[in-house]
Amino acid sequence: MRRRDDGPAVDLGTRHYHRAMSDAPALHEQVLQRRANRQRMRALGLDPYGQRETGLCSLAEAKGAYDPGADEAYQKEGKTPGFADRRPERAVAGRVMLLRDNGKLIWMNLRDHTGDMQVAVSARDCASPGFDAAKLSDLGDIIIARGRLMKTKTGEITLWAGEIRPASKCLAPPPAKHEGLQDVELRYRQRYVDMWANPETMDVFFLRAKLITALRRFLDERGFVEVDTPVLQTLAGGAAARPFVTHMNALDIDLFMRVAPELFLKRLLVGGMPRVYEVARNFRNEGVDRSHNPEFSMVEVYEAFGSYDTMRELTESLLRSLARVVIAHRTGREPGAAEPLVLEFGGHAIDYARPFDVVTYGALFERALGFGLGDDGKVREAARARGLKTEGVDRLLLVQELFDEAEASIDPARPTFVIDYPAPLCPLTRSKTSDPSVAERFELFIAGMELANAYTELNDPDIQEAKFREQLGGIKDEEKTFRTIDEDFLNALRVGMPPAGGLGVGVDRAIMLLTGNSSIREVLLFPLMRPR
RNA sequence: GAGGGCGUAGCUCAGUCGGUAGAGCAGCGGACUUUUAAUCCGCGGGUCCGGGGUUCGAGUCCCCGCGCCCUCACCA
Repeated sequence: MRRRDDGPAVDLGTRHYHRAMSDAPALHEQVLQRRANRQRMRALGLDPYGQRETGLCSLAEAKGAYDPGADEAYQKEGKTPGFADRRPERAVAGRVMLLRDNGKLIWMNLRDHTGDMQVAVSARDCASPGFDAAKLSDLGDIIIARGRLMKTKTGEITLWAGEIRPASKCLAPPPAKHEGLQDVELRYRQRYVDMWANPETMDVFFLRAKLITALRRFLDERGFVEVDTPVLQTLAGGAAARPFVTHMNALDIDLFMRVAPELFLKRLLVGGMPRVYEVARNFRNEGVDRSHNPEFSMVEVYEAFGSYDTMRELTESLLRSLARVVIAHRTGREPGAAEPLVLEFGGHAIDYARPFDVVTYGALFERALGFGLGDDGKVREAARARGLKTEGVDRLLLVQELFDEAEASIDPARPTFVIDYPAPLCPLTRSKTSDPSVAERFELFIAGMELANAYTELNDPDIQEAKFREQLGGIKDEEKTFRTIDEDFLNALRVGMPPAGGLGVGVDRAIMLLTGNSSIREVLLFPLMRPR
């Protein structure tokens, strides 16, 4: 039988180490040392991996429990016979971040998800074998400390340990204690190290969780029902994106992972749900960059008898309420009703309290390009000047190309709704009754990012079918494998879908904006990394 | 997909003109019961991302590859 300490090489945390493990029998000296310390703990009867504990409190709670009066009384009369020590006692657990061994008095700084706290372990006051456990602790170990709260002579709240127990050995040498883990690649690949070594990483994900909770609460309060629709689909519809394909053995069929929940959510309106939403993980088999990950989250919202106008109000209110959550998280207090809600992103101070800008597609185009999108001659001239092919190309397709410049002209610091797209560019959107050339659609741009997209949904099955077929006509052969008409969806429309507003918001992008991170990887716990 | 940058000790980083591979922290041995990035004395630690080339000699120059980051194009 193999001794536990000769066990298989676990991944101990660095690329160099990982590589060394695979072809060298000898472990790195620092790891060997940690294993040796673990063995010494066992020899003393300590379990380096701990046990269930009850009654632990967080480091922040422990610090908050400090009682100056009780501490002062102890300083004055602690040595008097019969003195009753009333300094609060707490038990905490955390990772050892700093270790100062003064011989018979050991200082350590523990860290948990609420912060750091100093613990003192004195040979005189700590029950055996706690002092030895402290002696054998390495940076990165998780330990449990129980003791009374006091202040050192320099005024730092400290837990004076009466008891120390190991809770988990850290066999991997931890990152530098002050710099933290700086290597971006390692931070993403080993998020479990990044999170405790860099508290700001932990903060982003706690804030992300709060924002998603707030998003749900916002929609719930407005009467939207959260639903779950299939991720594995026999047809990948709802967005013009390349899907991931997989295979189901039992039925011997190919399945697609969803690129959007849209077509299922609309079926629910047909079924009679008045307001639905889904926080949907979507999968798109496309490129990766700082705002795209192959799997990403979107919230899609549908409101029977709504329109793109109701969706616009909803979007603006939603972002405003999320901005409040961020500010409350940062400042520890709710911002007042009239207060600006300024969050910084990419060097821009964006005020979410101020009403968002609204501009029509046509007006924005004209403002940026200097002529109207209906001016066929000028559109073609401008397109040619930019090296685009123009012969036989529909004017509006050229307009769409030129519109990039219009988008770029939007003030990045001002959240801006671009509304009323040319109808031919949005075949699946309902046109204005008063002007069939205009589609009731908006996109929201903030800091140059497209954050939301909404429509007054098309609910005439014959028009929908005609547009589906028209769209399908112009696609490349390779796309035909996954772009087929969802006949059942058309059937649902024939059953009758109420007029509705529909909205999609990129959740990860919203989190980026609201938390001030310019890379989607910073707001995804485990972004996709190429395997090494 | 195109262009640019980066990859050196466990971590954070230096490394000049091509000439014996460095620092701080971490680690090891020792001292120390109020430290605060503890301090003091002593010691060990390298596949310079991988492969090839040029050269008497390559961490450094050239080529190929891998990974990550940035910019641009496309998808949200």
